[in-house]
Amino acid sequence: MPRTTMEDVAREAGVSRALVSLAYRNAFGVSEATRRHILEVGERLGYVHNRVAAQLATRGSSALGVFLQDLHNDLFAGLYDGIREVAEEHGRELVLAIGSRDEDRDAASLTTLQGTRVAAIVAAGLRLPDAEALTHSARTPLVAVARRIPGVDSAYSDNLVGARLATEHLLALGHRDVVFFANPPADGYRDRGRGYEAAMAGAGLRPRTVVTSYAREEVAAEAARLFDAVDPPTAVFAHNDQAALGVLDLLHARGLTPGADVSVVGYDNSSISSAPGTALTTIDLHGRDLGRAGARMAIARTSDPDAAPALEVSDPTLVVRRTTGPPPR
Amino acid sequence: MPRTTMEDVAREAGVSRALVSLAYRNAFGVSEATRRHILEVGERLGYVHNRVAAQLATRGSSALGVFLQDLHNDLFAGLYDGIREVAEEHGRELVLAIGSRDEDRDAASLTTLQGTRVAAIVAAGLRLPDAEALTHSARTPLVAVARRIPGVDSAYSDNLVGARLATEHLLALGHRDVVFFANPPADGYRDRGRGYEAAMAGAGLRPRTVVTSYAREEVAAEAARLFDAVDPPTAVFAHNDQAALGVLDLLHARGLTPGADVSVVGYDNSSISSAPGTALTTIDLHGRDLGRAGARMAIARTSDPDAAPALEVSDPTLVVRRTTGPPPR
DNA sequence: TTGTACGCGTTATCAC
DNA sequence: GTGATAACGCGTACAA
Repeated sequence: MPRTTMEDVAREAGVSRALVSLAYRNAFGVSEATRRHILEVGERLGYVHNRVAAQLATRGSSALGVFLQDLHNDLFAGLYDGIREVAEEHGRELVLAIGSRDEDRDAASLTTLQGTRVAAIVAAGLRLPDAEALTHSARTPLVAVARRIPGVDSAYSDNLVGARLATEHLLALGHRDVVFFANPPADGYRDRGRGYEAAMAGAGLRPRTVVTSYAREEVAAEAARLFDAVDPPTAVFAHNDQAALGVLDLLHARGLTPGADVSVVGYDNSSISSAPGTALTTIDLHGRDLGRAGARMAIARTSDPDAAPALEVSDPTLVVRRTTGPPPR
Repeated sequence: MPRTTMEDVAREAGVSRALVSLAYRNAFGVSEATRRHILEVGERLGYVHNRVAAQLATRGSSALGVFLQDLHNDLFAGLYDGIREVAEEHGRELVLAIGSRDEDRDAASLTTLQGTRVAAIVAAGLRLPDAEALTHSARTPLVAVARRIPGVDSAYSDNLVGARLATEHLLALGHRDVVFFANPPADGYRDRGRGYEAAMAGAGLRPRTVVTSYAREEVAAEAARLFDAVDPPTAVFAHNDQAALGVLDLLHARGLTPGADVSVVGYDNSSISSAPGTALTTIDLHGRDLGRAGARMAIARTSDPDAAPALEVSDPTLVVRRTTGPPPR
């Protein structure tokens, strides 16, 4: 049984297909009575406006593609909120793609979005190398959110500043041995490490970096190795809250109290970090605002494809909770 | 500057459009050399396969639509993981729609998905009334995940069992005054309240229900009213972890210790609940498995549209952590 | 491998 | 101003 088509509605309503089309889009040139009649017939026949055909006819849509790295990370929910708000304000539809564990598939996600002929793509947390991202942006306008990609519109938070804020907070408390739990090295995500190193160097201290993954369990395992070694640090700065949680897991398993025995700082100010029992000191990068900025840039780009790449940088802020305190003596 | 089309690639490669089409779909009937040549030309011209046109030509795709109620709730990330796994195993694309604050828009999300002519929709956490959901399922096959909708394929966890488990856990610890923080009343989400009431009645106790929202802050405000009243309870069972977190927020603000002064049980076993400092006792409904089941049902439905509505029920399990303990004496 | 008739709306161009 | 006609967008499928 074939689907109900616009032709069916037109025939049943005794009008032309063109008129049905206009009626369904609230366009001018249809008398109110006819419009109501057409929609009523459509409803009765169970017709659903076919966006696929519509898009083909209009050669691409005004919709925005959205890429989100990871649904398990609350940060991306905040970014999405911001993107959606702006999209709604401008009457833009959203088409989503979610990243996978393995980052190779980020490229496939972008290609899929491009295949749906969205007007532009807002990508939050893309792990693709700069060069590849640039290639993609040549086909469909791309806006990098929460990351800076040279030559591509970017709305990001200054990670150098944030990492510095976190590290200096620990140093001000009196810590001397602060270890940084870094994300896997990738284009666009090195500034947190740099900010940390700069802050440590500024205090005349030797930086110590442990490279981990994004998975809480693996971070905990890495932390176990660190704290079972001969020279455990008194403080840890983790590249994001998820990782910080892995560190907290380990501390708890060892019977160590965060904020007293060991200080921990995260990054992102995701909702976990504000749970009263966790009370993780962290860096807030104001995800919703970043999302809004990214969406705005994407929309601007669709009306001016040839403008120079735009940049919007914001400064993150330190949120002090209870996982940081002076080192034990 | 018009986009590169398949025709352009065909002309440049010196072959027919049909052959280009075959080459891009890895179909049979194209010599390896030709295929490579075609793809190479396409790459050079910056051609991206147009899924919109492709879908129209094939009258709808085999893609699955996915509706997720709320990205801020970790549960839906787990459900999505399960859905994606199965979709990948079957080579199905996924098209996403995310719910809004106001539930009226759930219907709009479904209509949008139907407009993209997906083969079926897997809806996790739909807040639509049963009747409306049924109407939608008549147009495009619908699978309800984490909720039972009569007459619609449903993969759900037995909330009666879960709520009973939670309440009886508290009763076994010796609590007599257990308050239930209920979600706003809606079709498909009443069983947790029923399970709670059944367990209370079974122990000869009077149930007390407070209706709240899904927002952590509002729950905290509601909890404040409850604990500032003359007869605060010794235990709270919240309809989900987010709400439980709101209760924990309030307890912390009042200087009360969860598990000692007041016991709290959540629902969902989302990742917040397992943070070491939070250690929320909760009910695990095994989201990933539910997602897998839902996706499987959706795929089965596409090959047998007229089979009777399928049902898959699973039993949730209690996860005891540290927010529950005997009542203070 | 190719020619070509679809699929299903949209958008001029016209007629009343 | 209302409504109809027909060409068009871009792949896919099937016969040749």
